[in-house]
Amino acid sequence: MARAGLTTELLVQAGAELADEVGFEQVTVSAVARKFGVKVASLYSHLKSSHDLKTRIALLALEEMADRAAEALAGRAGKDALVAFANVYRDYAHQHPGRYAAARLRLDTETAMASAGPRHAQMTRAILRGYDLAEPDQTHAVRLLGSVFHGYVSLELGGGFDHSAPDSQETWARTMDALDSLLRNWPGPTP
Amino acid sequence: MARAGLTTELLVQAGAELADEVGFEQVTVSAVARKFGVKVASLYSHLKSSHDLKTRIALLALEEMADRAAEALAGRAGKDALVAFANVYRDYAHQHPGRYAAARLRLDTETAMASAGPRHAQMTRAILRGYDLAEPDQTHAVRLLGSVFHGYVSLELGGGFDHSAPDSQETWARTMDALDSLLRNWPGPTP
DNA sequence: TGGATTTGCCTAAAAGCTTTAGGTAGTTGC
DNA sequence: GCAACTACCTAAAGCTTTTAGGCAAATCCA
Repeated sequence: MARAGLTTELLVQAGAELADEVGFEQVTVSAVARKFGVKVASLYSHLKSSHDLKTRIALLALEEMADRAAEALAGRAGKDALVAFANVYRDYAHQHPGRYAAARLRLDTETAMASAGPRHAQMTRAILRGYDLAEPDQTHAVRLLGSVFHGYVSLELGGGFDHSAPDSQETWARTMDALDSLLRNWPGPTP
Repeated sequence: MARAGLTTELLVQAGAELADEVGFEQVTVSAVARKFGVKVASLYSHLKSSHDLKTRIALLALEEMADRAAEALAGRAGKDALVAFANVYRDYAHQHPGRYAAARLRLDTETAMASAGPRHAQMTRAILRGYDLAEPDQTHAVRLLGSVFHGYVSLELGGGFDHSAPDSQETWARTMDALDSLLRNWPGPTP
């Protein structure tokens, strides 16, 4: 019997594709094995567990998004950078809903630190260089941006904006305007 | 053999508690049956399926949050209302992480329409009465608020703000300031 | 009150997923 | 060309979901 030539990389890649096709929840070791025409037990030489598979898909998604974000940020500043950066997340989520869901998997501290997560935070900070924010306001702003991007995309993907006017694209554009305006006029703490 | 006195209500309630204890992902029909000391198959007289159970937990969570929000909103306006409303979500998520996760379950259109979801949107609109926003900006603002609340709570619950200063409570307070300021100075569309 | 009906929980069973243990056949290296 | 290694296999146990059919407790009603 010919060998299938499995590697962890290949399995994770297939898992990511499967996630985009049928949803991250439906990604199982069994389904991936089926995709390769191979018995389930065979995958356990390359993966520690089902959770290991999911974690690796999450890490892949975080890397891919960080790479896209880095490219989008090159040569841009201010609102231009803000919008380009935000669009990376939104577009990625639309193109790869399963991977995006994977990226929301809760990672343990160690794994999270070794992931592309810190790169994302770093890039968000880079955007704020176009605005005039000192610490700790900068950190507050980083967190706010992360919240808006993730929250918006998450609600949009969940169909939250589907059945009402105006369309989501319009709100997204105006959300960018609102964030830019907010960052340019960042309020001090209320007394 | 004495009967256990199961009802759909009781099972959903137990499922919700289980979700808060061990995570929404871990809620299974089996686990709920175990909690009642009853055989799994017995639950299928009260629940259509595992998905049915999860959906009902989601609906319960949405109701509970809407009830809390309605109470918080009574007699408040402007920033006061905004902050009280936002705190309802955040507090609920902290007290009932499993239920909160359940509330993020994607519902089909029909179920969503019959859920407390529309009440949430209605209340968010009510808050905006304290600010001067005409349509379609009001809808944009409703969506933005939803995104920030959900996004922030989701990242916070995922541990995203755990390992950096300043603490999350501080950022939350400043996020409320920022939103209030933004709503009072809502920018027009960029040309 | 006692029989008939309903209904609640049961046993049984099939099918799918996860994970471990141990075997066999390709592939690699000397 | 043979030894060693590695990739994939079979087998099996334990868990979950879901359906089908059965017995007994609760309820209804004369």
